[in-house]
Amino acid sequence: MYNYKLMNKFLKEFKDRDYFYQCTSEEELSRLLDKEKIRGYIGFDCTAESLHVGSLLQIMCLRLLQKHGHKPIVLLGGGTTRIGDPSGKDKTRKILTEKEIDRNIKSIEKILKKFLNSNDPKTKPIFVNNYSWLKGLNYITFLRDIGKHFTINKMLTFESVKTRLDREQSLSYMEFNYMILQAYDFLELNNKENCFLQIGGSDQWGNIVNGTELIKRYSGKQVYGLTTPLITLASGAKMGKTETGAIWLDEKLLSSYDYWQFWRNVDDRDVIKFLKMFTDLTTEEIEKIENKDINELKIKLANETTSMLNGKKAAQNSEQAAKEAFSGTSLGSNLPSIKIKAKNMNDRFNIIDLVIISKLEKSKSEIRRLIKGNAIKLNDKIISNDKLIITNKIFKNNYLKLSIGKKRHIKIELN
RNA sequence: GGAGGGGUUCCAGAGCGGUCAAAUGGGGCGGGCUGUAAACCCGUUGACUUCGGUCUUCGAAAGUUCGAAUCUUUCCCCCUCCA
Repeated sequence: MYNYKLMNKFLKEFKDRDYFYQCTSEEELSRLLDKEKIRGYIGFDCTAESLHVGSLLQIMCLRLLQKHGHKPIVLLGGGTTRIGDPSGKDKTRKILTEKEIDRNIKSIEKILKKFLNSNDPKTKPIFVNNYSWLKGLNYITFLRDIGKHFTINKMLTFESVKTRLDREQSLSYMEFNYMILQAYDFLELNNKENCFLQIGGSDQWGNIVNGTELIKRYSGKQVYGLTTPLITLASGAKMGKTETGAIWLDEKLLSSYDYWQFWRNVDDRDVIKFLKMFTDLTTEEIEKIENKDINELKIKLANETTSMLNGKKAAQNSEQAAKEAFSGTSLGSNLPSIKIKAKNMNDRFNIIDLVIISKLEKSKSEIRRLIKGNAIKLNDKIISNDKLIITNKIFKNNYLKLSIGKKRHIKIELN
């Protein structure tokens, strides 16, 4: 093994932050990165309408490339999403319409732009959509030029294929081709954009290696693959989705207050790990504060992650809102809010209707249950009557704080 | 191709003619303790309700019955073993 201390700075930080899982040829890659600034890519699937924290680690990798002067390429899988990656899937995915995919691409691109720096032309990210080259492929030519480099024997040994076959779950020929297309993407990016590195989650290892091998056979060039580990939470759950819903990186789908809360509420055991992975704090800085009060650290984590996504102001507002909401003394002027019109309130408009409007709960039975369990508060007063009529007298200066349990609060504005 | 086993509420998994909105565990939600953590304890967990009830659910459809998640028929889908 070569000396860790002499390792390329990018790779070293990649490891220090625990982004590292596997690399096709670590030592060589390290030397290459020392020698020149390269272009590296990560592909994003466009199945979902937006990105959630499950993709955050990949995004951080792109940022790290930039930090070290390399240029990130974001590949939006407009073409491959039309096929569906069988990796980690038991069943064939639902195929999306072109319209849906295009819409997803736009919203995903928007989010990535928030995280990446576009000011320096040297490291400004390149966005590409693989549909642009996949759509026009000629089948015969493709089979002759690319297909000949793949053996079925080997493709059958891939985990994604094997599990499907072992379980006798059907794997369509279309999906079977996914790995070839992803390998081809890398080749295309290597040719057109001079891309020498692909980064991805550990589940992408097989696909990535296919790409590096294809390039080697096809053009004799040495390119590299790098994977990140699958993050599991201290609780054993996967990162990204909670029972309540995905932690979206999109204010339209999840308010910055809720995003802040997500980080504020992480398990104690995950805090340091997340500071390393998802903030710009250096490892030295983290070591220095490691022994600080755990709640201070969580607030720090929430502030760093939220300002990275939605800006410093949003982070400050969220922290302020949280303070107010949890101290329970004031209204919480920075809380997420909804407006209702006074004229929409009639003499039968009751507490249940109000909660429904707030969208905090959608089942009336559930709301009744919550009221029985003393979980619902208006301006911090427990509501015990599920027929309570809401009049504008309850509002203070046209504002009202509605709380469910300790953690869910919303401000209701009368106008 | 042959022989079996099975599809139950978010998940796992009991029920096998009425007392079943369906045991139990997990998860979720709420309460308690605390630190907006973990662990632990308690409650709750189909929808609607004038809180009396009403409506929808046990792979799909049809049937038997006063009454079906439970019985019959057909269909769909899974799994195991043998060839």
